[in-house]
Amino acid sequence: MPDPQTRLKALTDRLREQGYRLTPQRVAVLRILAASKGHPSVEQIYDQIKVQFPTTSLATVYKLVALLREMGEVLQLGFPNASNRYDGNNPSPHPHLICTMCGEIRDLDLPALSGMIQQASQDLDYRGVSHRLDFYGICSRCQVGIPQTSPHG
Amino acid sequence: MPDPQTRLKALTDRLREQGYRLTPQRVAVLRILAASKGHPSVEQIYDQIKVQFPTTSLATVYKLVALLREMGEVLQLGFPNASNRYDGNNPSPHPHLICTMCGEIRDLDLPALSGMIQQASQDLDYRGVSHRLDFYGICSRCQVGIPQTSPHG
DNA sequence: CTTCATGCAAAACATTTGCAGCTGG
DNA sequence: CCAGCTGCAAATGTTTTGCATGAAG
Repeated sequence: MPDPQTRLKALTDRLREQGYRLTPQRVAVLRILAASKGHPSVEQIYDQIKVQFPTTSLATVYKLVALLREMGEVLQLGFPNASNRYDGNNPSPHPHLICTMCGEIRDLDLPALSGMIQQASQDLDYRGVSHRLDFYGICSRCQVGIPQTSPHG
Repeated sequence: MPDPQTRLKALTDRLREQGYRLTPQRVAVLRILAASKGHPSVEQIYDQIKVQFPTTSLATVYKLVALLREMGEVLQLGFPNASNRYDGNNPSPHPHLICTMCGEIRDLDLPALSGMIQQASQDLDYRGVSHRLDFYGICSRCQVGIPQTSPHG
């Protein structure tokens, strides 16, 4: 995981290079994406931004994360009955560990497994192969009954 | 993949055992789930059923697949910007290969990979660990430009 | 200045729910 | 019979879109 300042600079530079404008709202979103170790939803980003820029709208945040995803700068994790979550630090597919009680999403480092998945991707006769691997379960905090902050169906 | 007749009997027996009623609509849904090699959506099941039972409603199909999922008899594959897809033949998690052009979903048999995923699941300090592994790409038919039947964002 | 971004509200879409009436066992 | 199922319509929740206003470069 890169240093938040470095990552923020990379993101702003990338937008400028491509001719996109750097509004205060956009910088605020980028700052949150670069700094967050977790995988925030648009709603969570929006809630953080409202502190500094109370008039910011949800649609603006949605539009920026969609743009960043098209540019390959964020990884979007979509879920059927919950909000999308975004990884602004590592846009390439990697395994995640998801708590079905509190909704926390952690990165998992499983080099052997990742290598095997890369191999399988190459062996397929499909073009432009990507993948997604999620583990689901109840995290240790939720097992002992510590109150949850963000429940997740 | 079991014989469709055998699977249909297993499903009807299971519902009866648990005290659920076997209406004509339900049998029609079960028949489609047991016979389909693919992974139909509720909408696709509904379209097939309307031929025999034109008054059947979408809600009824939704309610039955939800029940079957709770009973552990079907595997639900949810997608953020598309309909859920259902596997009525193999309810345990297994890798899938999804064409991003035509939306076809195929089962993948990767024993070594599955074994490694089982091991990883056990090593986690999470409880009740499950997983999901999807590969995405463009299938060989779509690569040569054969017209698609069910596009899928 | 000119183009692009913002923000509001409405639309889009899959899925769920409430409820009156029907029907399987 | 009557608990549980059906089907309609309305509600839900997230994401997208249209458009007039505003600001970046």
